[in-house]
Order: sequence, then structure tokens, then C-alpha cells
Amino acid sequence: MVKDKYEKVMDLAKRRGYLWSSFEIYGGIAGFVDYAPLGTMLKNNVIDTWRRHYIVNEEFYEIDSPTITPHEVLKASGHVDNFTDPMVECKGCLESFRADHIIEESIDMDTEGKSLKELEALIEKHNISCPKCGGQLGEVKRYNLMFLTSIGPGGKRRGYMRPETAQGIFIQFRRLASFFRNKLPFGVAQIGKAYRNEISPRQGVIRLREFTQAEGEFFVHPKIKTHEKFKDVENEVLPLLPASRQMDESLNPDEKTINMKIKDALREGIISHESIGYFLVITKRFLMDIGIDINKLRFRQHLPDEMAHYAIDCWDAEIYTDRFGWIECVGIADRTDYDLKAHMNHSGVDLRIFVEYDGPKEVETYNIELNYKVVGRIFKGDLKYIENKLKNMDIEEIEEMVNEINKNGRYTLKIERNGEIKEFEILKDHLKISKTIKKISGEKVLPHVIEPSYGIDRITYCLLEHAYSEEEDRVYLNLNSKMAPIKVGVFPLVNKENMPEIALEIKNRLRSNGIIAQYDDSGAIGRRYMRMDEIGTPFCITVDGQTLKDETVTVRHRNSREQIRIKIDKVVEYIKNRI
RNA sequence: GCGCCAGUGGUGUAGCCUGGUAUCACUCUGGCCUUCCAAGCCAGUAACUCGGGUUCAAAUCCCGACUGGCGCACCA
Repeated sequence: MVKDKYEKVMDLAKRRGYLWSSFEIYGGIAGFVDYAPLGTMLKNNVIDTWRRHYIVNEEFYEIDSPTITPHEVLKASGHVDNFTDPMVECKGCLESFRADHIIEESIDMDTEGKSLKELEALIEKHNISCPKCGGQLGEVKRYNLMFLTSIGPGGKRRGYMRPETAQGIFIQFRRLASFFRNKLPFGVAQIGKAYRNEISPRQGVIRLREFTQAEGEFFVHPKIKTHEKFKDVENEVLPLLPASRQMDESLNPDEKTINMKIKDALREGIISHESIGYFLVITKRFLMDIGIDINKLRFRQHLPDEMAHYAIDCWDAEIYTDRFGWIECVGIADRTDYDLKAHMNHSGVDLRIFVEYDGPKEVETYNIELNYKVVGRIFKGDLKYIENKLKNMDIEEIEEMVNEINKNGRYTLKIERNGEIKEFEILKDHLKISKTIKKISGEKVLPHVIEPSYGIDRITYCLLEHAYSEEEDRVYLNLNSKMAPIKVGVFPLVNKENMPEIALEIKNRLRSNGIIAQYDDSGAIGRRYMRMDEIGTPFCITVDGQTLKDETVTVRHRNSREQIRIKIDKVVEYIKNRI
């Protein structure tokens, strides 16, 4: 049987200590993997490089929030309701289907927002049967992709394992905004585990139930989505696969991706603004930096119907793999103000930022004075929400209210809170509204957010696969020196005449200079080189007979297998300059 | 979740049909040897995925679970 590349890579990863399946002695569970010692080092190197790009170069600041998230947060973000699929099972052939999908297929109707009961009623009413065997369909049930847990004793407080790290950033937005002294734009990052209880995870490390995300949230003024460093990157050429070309059936699949300068993509309206474009470029640079093969990278724009409910423009960095084809490794989305708005509405906390105008403006506006003696008794605890709502109404809304009150003597104020809309009757004697001229120096805005989100596990796998190289007589990982877990192997050519002692001394000297080096004296020298090749170690140093005479050693380079001879004193410097 | 197929040392395997102390090679560990690319010699570690059933006896037959592969479905 011929093994494909995935199998070869996973074999090597398992054998040499990159990836192991989790809980193996108890039989294992699909969708979970352990990073073994070398895999952990490799993954950490990927993350370190990510930090260098985002935290150091892009000046994002990183936070670290809990993975367990209370119900309210994910209710607000829409995950409780939307991160779940309605499933229906055929009573005959036991096949499962997406309930909304089969309804939409058979009666051509938009089922968006319908409840389970409504879906069930539709199936019954239109006599929809199993698309496979024609059998009767059962109850419509929800399958939620979040792991449910409880907080505290008694299990009363519901919580979930977070499905993405992003929410932790959004819910701290007020603190973050003040940390950045209320100046847009600013970037916040989070690296950590996220959890999705996939129905049927396959494909090893490609689809996990617990995985590591590195997400950046770049908050911008909703009307200013330019990027101050766009000029620096505008001539960068990217392999783009825009939605329009994906849908263009006159193009061959392999002609659809087009290399173009990011500034041209912007000019032609392919990308919606500079900030999206900027992070596309940063993503390409990061992926190239860690050693992803640029010829196996493309940026694919989401088609209008596949875009998540919160996004207005979304691009995936896709990396080509031998077995799975193009897989999504990075998502770059304009999430607009979807999340901040949701958390603002549900929590009642104002998440807007005050943005000053260039100079003060005089505007005609309305002054609303509440008659507290009256409204206090009527609305009691709800008053603060009413006050808040009135304060934030725009001119049109106020005028509409004034008109209503003048006409009917009353106005129905609608306030959304915790996902429910409450109505309050506002009468004429509740408030006094007068026109005034106000000098205003700025306005409150709810920022939009541009989100580059990286799947670290997939990227790490792709890196291994792209590095995997075969020659006639050996297998080696062509990892670049920055990524390789072990930087140097140190060997005595033979175990005599003081060679082991000298080699050990060199290994220790490298280690004390912060360089990960491994000593090995077992078997023949060739075997030791092969071992190091297989785990991707870029350099091997060998102490031989000549070392005893002139204090030089050989340095062998992994890819070329060529050797040069240098002084022992220069070894640390030589390696340091190359990793 | 559904269907089909498969699970034997670290890896690759023989044995399974026809039940009776599990084969071989490589790897790995220790030693000898070895002066530059998986050499050789000696010794050693190391496996029947798990749970039930049938049987005097199960790697082998039967059932179930788990894991993996493929197909379907799913992947906000």
C-alpha cells in the first residue's frame, strides 16, 4: 500500500515526538491531540513568531481570559442560538439531516430564525419526507457545538467552554478602550484554547474539538477603515481568489486565483478597505516567515452566502495539503460592530468611544428634561434604562417622539435588554422637550473590528507537511532554523580519545547560550545524522580526530549535507548568527 | 450521527478461514567495534485496542464499544 503524505507526516510526527493522540492508553478520543515534546517546541516557535508580528511589529497588546464562559456572554454573542444546528433523523433509515436544509430544498422557503417547533410544523404541513429513503422524519432537535459545563456547586450557573477567544476581548472592551486612552484604532490579541464539540471530527489535527487560536481584534472607527501603514505594504503581491472569480464559471478552477498587488485589489473594489488588505499582507508575511510554501498559499474570499452572520467581508488564508487540498488556516473578517453592539444591548453598558471632532460644532438639538417626580414612581428600577435610551436617541428619533406625543399624547419607547424588547409608555407630562443649540466637540461611536484569526494547529501541521522531504536514502524535515525544535546535534565521531568529553562540553556551551542542542554518541555517525535530519535539526557538529590537534569541529548542514570546519570557540557565534 | 472496511511490540508484518505457550525484519537500550552519512557482532526491552459471550482453552469464533480510513451528513 502506498502511503500518502499525510500518513507519512503523521507517522513521523508520532514516532519522533511531534504529535500523539490523546488519552491513547484508554483508547483515545477523536478530536483531541497531544503535542509531544518536539511538537510543543515547534508550536511554541510558531506562536513566538506570531507574537513578533502582532505584538512587537503591529503593536497589538495581548490579554488572557478564561476559557470557561458564562451563559449570558454567549447568549449575547449569538453563539447559544446560532452555534447550533437543527437536526432531524429519519425514522426509517436513521439518516440525520439538517432540518432547515431539507425544508429549504423542498419548499423553497427561508427558514432563518424559525424555532424547532416551527420547523417541525413545516415538515408535517408540507409532508416532507426523508430525501434518501422517503421515510417519515422524527423530531427536530438541536445539536449545540459548544461544550456545556456548570459553574459552582449545584450546577445552577450554566457555562460553556469558549468557542472562540475573541469574546474575551469584546467583553473587556471598556477596560481595553481606556487602557488605550480611548484612541482608535487599537489592536488586542489573545492566544489560547477554544472548543467546539464537532459532530464527527476526522482528519487528525485538521479538525479538533480543542484547538489553539491566535486572534487579533483591530478596533477601528466605523467610518475610517484605512490603515496608517497601508502605504508600506501596498505593492505586496498576494494570490487572491475573490468571490467574483470563484463564481465565474468560464474560468478553470486553477485559473481562478490571481496574483495582484494589494493596492490594485483595493482600487478594483475586490477588498473592501485598507485594513482588510493590510492584514492579508501581514498574514502572508507571517506564514512565509515560519516557512509555509508560498506556492501553496492563497487568500479566498467568502461567498456572500457562506459569510458568517456578523461579517461583511471575509477572507481565508488557505494552505494546500496533499490529502485534504486547500484548508482554511486563517480567517480575516470585518466583523463590524456586531459583537460590541450585542454586548452593549445585553449588558446595558455603553461600549462606545467618544471621538473628538477636529473642532467644536454647533448643532441644533433637543434638550430632554425628565419630570422625575412623576416618572420615578412609574418606572422605578427601569428608569435608568429609559434615561440612557433617551440620552442616546438621535435627532430623527427625538423628532418622531415629539410628533407622536403632540399628536396622541403618548409615545411607546422600545428598549432592548437581554435580548428582549420592553415597551414603556411615555406621556406628555413625563418630560419636557425643548430645542436648543448645542456646542459639541465630538460624538460617541461604536467601533468596528477587523479580525485576523489563526488556527495554530492547522498551521503547525501544514508547516510539518511542507517541510517533509524525501531523498533516495533519507527523510528530512526542511524546517527553517527559527522553527526547528532542536537547533544543533553534537556528536563525537567515535567514542574514544576524549572526543565524547569535548562534544559534551560543546553541547553544554551551546545550551548555556540559550541554544537547544542535543548530544548523541550511540551507533554510527551516519545514523545520528539521519535521526537529526528526520526531526529537522538544521546543524550537526562533530568532534573528530582533527579536533584533538587543532580545536576545530565540523558543522554539517541538514539540507545540503555539506560540512565546513570551524574553531570550537566560534561554534556558539556561528550557530547564533544562523537561527 | 449512518453505512462499509480495518485494528498484533515504537514501525511494518506472520499467525485468524481450520481455537492450544505469537513469526520475522527494522527501530530502540546496553556493550563491543567503528575516524563522517541508517555498516557489523553480542545481549536486552517491547505487542494481540477495550469490554462481554461461546469454549477445558480465544489474537483466532460471536456481540458491543473505542479508534482509524473511506462514502454520506455536518463543519455558525
